Amino acid sequence: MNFQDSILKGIQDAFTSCFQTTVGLEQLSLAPTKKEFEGSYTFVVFPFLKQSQLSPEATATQLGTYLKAHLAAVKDFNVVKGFLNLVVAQEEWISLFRQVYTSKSFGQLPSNGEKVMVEYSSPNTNKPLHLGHLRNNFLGYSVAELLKAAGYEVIKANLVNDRGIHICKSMVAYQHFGNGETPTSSGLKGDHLAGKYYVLFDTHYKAQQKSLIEAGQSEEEAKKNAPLLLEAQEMLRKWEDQDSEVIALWTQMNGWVYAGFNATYQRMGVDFDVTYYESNTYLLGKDIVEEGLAKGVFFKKENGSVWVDLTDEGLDEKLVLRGDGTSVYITQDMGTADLKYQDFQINKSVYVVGNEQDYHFDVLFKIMRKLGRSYGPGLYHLSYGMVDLPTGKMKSREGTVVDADELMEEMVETAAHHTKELGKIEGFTETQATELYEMLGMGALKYFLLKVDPKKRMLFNPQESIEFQGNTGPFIQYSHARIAAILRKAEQIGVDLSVESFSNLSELAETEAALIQLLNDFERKIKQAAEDYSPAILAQYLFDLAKEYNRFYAELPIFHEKDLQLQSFRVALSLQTAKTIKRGMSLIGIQVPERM
RNA sequence: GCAGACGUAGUUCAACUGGAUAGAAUAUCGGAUUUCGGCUCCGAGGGUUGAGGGUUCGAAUCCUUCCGUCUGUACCA
Repeated sequence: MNFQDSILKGIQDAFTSCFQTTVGLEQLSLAPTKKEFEGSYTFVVFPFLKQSQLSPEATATQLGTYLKAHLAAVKDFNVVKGFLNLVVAQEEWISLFRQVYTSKSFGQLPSNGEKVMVEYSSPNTNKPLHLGHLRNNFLGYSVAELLKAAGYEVIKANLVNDRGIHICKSMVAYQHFGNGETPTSSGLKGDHLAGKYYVLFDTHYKAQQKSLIEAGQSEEEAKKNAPLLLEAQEMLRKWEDQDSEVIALWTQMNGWVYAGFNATYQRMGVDFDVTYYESNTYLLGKDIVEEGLAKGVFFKKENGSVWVDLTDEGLDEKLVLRGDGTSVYITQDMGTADLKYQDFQINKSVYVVGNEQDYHFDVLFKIMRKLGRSYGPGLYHLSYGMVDLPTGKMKSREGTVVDADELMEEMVETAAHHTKELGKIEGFTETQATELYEMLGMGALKYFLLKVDPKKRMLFNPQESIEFQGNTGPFIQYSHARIAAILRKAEQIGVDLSVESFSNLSELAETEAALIQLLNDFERKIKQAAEDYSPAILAQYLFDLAKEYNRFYAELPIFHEKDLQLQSFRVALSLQTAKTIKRGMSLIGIQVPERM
């Protein structure tokens, strides 16, 4: 049982003893005490006045008296209105630290026997990744790592959107304007090359529309009749008929794009256990339509199209199969959901997809539940907000997107520039230096995107994101490097780091106790972050931890401390902090350096 | 039109899911190093939580009416 739970158990006993009532443990919770009051944990008694039949003050006082008398951990208490502040005994902090310090599995919760799939990234193969994808990928990767740490078995999945009219657009443009260009001949990364032709398609398509309008067509007609669009549609038909020429071009261009994506993924530091391709899955789901019709979940309209009625759930009627028998987006998604289950027998499935698709997933999940899928209740849409720029919205057509590759390169360059200026890495080989810049630049970027609650829309300010001070990745990385320096020195002069070396310790400075309280909180935060699918919770925690450590560092001497027991303890505390930072940062996909 | 999300110091974000005097960071101003890494630490100012009403011991959080921003509402994906 962890520390907070044992206090809560004590409170439960106190209720029984003082007021002859039982309250469920799940109703009880502790909050960290605010700085301006004495104590470490606070219990709010207001909700329990009915049970006690007393004033808030009297209730809190009775509970506090009981706890002080019966719990070794509670040394003292004070009552402010309905707030019961508990002061934890110093020995308790120390023994708590011993537990944390000697735990082999700290930062990894025991298996809970559940299997979850996290689908993220899901790119289109017609253009390179941009800033929005970065948020998606970092989020997905981190949520997967958090779930692992919380005891889940996790499968990371990528569903590549590699077919459809938008892919054909790049292909058509390439046929017309490509002149046989390849990534090698152009020096462009494959995904950027495909993206170039996607843009070219759009420009020429617009020009064609314009001339059609001038020739007397309405805007709507022009959009439908532009020759380039007709060609793209024709190409899609040929693709579905397995036309060898079209398939060959598709294979070639996709190959370039995958090579490009792989390079980007590698730099982002994300990976996948399984990759699904829509070119393989786009026909799935039709059998589910049959099943739904048989079960009476779906119904057929006169023209043969199949629908689901979700009006009783507060939504509309929704199409699941076209009149001509072809699939729509959701048909495929139903099929893919089943496929994932067949492949892995998952009981939870997380979709990391932007919030513009809230409605789509609402519909999809309701359908799968109506169909009685065992995994239905475990479906979850991790809906994240868009990333805005100070200049406004990103629009790919207007060229205001921030390209992922360029942004990463810029971040790393800035990190390099910054680090060279500080001149603290003499003795680094070229390779080491490059690795460090990569770590810092990517750390800054990831932290900037992950520190915000995923559900919220956020603003990306390029200048601020490259800052290295304040609530930033490099600030935390620096704290780690600083501790690493201490540990190197400790090893050099042979400081004893065993738990026994500080076994007679009895007094702590305030900042030491605060640091222990934070360290002890690590696993609770992992659990909370995993349950909420929010790396931001862990990011905030790590920032607080780094800050608290820096305060400790500024206030107390380590190697100048004459009491060897205290010295050992402080180095041990540093070591544990470094481990926690390293492990925590890895859960949000960020590496930490030994020197910087 | 309908549905949903959001609106918090100058700015970017928090607020443990209804708890104390709404906290951090940044920017601004002022301080700290005979030291183990100054990318550090300490302090100050900065708020009618978009506006009004309601619910209760207690509201940024729940309900309601406005105002504003965004997204969705395709036999597109």
